[in-house]
Amino acid sequence: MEYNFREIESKWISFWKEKKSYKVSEESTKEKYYVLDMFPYPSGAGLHVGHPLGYIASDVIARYKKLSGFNVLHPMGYDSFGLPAEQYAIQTGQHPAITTEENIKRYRGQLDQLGFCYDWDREVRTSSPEYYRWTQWIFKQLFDCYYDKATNSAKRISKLIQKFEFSGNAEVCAVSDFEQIFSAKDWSSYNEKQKETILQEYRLAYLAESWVNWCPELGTVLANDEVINGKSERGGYPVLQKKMRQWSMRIKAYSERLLQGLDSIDWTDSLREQQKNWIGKSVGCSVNFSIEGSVSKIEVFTTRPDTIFGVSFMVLAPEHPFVSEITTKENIAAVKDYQETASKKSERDRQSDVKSITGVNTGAFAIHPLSGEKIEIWIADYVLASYGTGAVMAVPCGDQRDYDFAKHFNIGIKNIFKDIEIVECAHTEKNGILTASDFLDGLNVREGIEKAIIVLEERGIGNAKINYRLRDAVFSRQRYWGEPFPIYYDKDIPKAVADEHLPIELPKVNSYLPTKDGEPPLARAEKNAWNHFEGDRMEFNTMPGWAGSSWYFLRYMDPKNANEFVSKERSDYWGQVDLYIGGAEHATGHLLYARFWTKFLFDQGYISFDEPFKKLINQGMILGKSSFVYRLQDTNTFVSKGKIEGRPVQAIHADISLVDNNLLDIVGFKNWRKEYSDATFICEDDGSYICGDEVEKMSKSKYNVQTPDELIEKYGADTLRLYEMFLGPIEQSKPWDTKGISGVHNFLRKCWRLYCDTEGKCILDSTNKPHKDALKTLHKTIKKVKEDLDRYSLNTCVSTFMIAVNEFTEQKCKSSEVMQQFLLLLAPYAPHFCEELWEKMGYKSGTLFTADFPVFEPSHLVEDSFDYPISFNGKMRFKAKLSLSLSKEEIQAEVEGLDLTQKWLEGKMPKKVIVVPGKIVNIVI
RNA sequence: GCGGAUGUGGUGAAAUUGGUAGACACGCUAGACUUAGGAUCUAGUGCCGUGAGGUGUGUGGGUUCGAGUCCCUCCAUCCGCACCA
Repeated sequence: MEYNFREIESKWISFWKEKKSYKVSEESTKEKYYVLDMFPYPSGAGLHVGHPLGYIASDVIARYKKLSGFNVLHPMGYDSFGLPAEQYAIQTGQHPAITTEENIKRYRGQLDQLGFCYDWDREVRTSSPEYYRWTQWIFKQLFDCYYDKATNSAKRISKLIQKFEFSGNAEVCAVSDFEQIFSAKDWSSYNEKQKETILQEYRLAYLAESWVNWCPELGTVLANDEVINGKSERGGYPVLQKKMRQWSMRIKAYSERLLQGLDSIDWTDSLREQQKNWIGKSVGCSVNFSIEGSVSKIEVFTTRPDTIFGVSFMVLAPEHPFVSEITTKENIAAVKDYQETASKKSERDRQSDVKSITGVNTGAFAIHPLSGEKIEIWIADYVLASYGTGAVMAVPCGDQRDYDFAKHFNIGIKNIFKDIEIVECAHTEKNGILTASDFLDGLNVREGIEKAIIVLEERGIGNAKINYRLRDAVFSRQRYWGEPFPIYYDKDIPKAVADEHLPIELPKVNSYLPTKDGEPPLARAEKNAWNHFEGDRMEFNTMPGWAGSSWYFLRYMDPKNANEFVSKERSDYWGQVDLYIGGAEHATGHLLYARFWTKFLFDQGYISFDEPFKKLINQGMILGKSSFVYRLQDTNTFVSKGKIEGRPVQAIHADISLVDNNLLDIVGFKNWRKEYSDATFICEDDGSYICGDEVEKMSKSKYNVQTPDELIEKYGADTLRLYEMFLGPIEQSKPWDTKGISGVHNFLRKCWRLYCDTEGKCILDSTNKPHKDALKTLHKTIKKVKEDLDRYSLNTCVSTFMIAVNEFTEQKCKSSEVMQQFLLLLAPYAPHFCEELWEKMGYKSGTLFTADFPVFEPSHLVEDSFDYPISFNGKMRFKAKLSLSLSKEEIQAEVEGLDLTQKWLEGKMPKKVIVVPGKIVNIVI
């Protein structure tokens, strides 16, 4: 019997399911290991071949760790709240829960086929009330906490209230944008609403009027990481800036810790850099400029306080609150006009138009805090309201934008750099000596910055300050299919629902669209449609997609716990995720938010670690190869690639199932779509139609999606698993190409033949001692496979298996001792295949993964001679087999005595002979 | 503009600490076997050259007995950020 993968795979899949072979328990004396995949959003399209890449890799590692004696947690679930199900609901009226359930079934079916060792009893779904009950509960904790700067951790809001009651907020050291000072007496005089308004300025989850990314097409706000180049990440719709009252997360409070934490985790440089960039720390100093004829002061942030004497004007963002106050009568019209134009521009427009220099003079003057000079105050949209203080001190001699602005509007440029020309452009490098700068004269940049900050602080004009680019994350969405907030409003005061009423379940609504007044869909729910209703109304917004995914890795540890989101005992046992595998697209979204929530839960003592993912691997994307047919413009005639010859054609994606090796199945193509049924073709001379091809992202609309299903049908899951790993390094993106899959499939068949005869009977022999060559091959393989698995080089393991099978075949190895060990090496990659052979070898069914991973025994690899490469001037010329027991001198003597050596010396004397025993001999002529 | 990554045969790729470049596969060429298959087996396959040999890891340089690997220069591609003060 040949290797019958269909029978074998379905047999073992049901075996594992029935016996719950992959159930994981905390009651174990083994060391724990936690391998996690980024859980998928169950889309209607199902899995394509790119999805399993990471899942296969994590499954290989999970199984390897199991064999190596670890208690392995390897769970899977679904990030099941999301837009597509909701949009489908809007179109069809079908509840998104139904769509989601159907999609999950499909995903589960596909995942099951691949033979993963997930403990499905631990499955989580972010959209199930049992799960989002705890998402709501964590939200409540965030709502009930503020960030204490003194202890650098989150503290209960009740502590803050105590402080307010005792001594007001002057002494309070908390992260907040609230700048007014009140006393204990003031506090007690405030009514409930006033108090809550102040508290909102401190809570880690808070309501605020803020500038948000509003996407009219999607009818919702988006977080910064959900906006790519001014367009929505999903759908690519335009995004505008709008001021709205929204829930936000005070993630800014954690900026420094999110930055510092990056040093303690094993992530790629590129990912860490991306997060560093996103957090965007810059060290500098804030400086206050007074305004002529006003008590207000404009605060600016600068990283270059040393250049303060080079300031020749100031620029405010058009949205800066002082603008209307300070603008002089003559300038009001122009300023208003400019503000209006700026507000209409979307962020995208502002970005794409970097080159043109625009701005308007307000007519007001600031006073230079050190020199006392009068400085013009301008507004311009190159200054962003949302970064720093929304105002800059312009130093044209040291900053290119300021320089261009000054040139354009004829504002004076003051040079403060000694012996440096600034006729053509600004001096932006951080070097040079300061001049015309009073007490800073003669200092270099570093000294200048230091001295400037000291003096500014002494004179009460400024302070050393650190600025972060990271902004608080908008946390509400005007959508239906997300977690409802555990919040109700009582006379417009937001209040948290008591724990015993959680979860607040999604109420039934008659439509999933916003209301006529633009309220979110939840506003449609009748009072009694809510499972809990309190106050005047419930919160109508829902939480964003990243809410549920910010803590799901904790729930896997204790998925059925009805009393806690995770018990301390369980989270202490499993701890950090040891290995997390997923795509790089989450760099500034999910991965940052999950770190934030983890740090918060750590602060509150619910868990004992403050970084969730110890080691992270980004699997590369598997790209698809698309095929194109070329339609003559405005006709229904298609031209073969070789016959285009400069004719005007339109490239159209053709379904890749209709194309084999760029050859189009013309009949199939005509039947594919109605509009092509009467198409005509201009073919190559041999009558064939040749398509063009291009490597692109796999997508339904490009008709280039390869599903794993057909490959599993053709070759089996074990082949697919091996092949996806064999393709190349896990982190690398690569085009999908099925050409090579037969090689891997043949490998399994060849391997099968080592164990079984054509009847399917085991042909191995346990009576004779294994031959030393077989042992050598085995231990070489053990060593290499273990080393490669330990460094996640999963592709090279497959090569190693192939080499081993080739060698065993050549040796006609029949030793059951050797082949049993080899089976254990291969098992993480091809579990069904190996379980079957394990059983055939006579071991108890399904016990393969309870065995121990083979141990490398160096004695089998000991050699007494080595085939030395003999090189001349570094070029390898020939080889010579020499005993490894020889000393350097003896080797040199042996080599020099060889005929071939004399030949290559061409009669010359060697200048030098380098001998590295066991490695190489190099003769320098 | 800033930051990160990557450049090796016709293709996917190996080469972990500087020590035989191209393992392992795909593809291709030739052959064997055969009631013909997407099967198996044998040999070959970086490039140039009939050959000895020469040459070769994006470019140019350097360090070294020896460089794909280390250092400098430039180029290309991909990804992220970007009027960030």
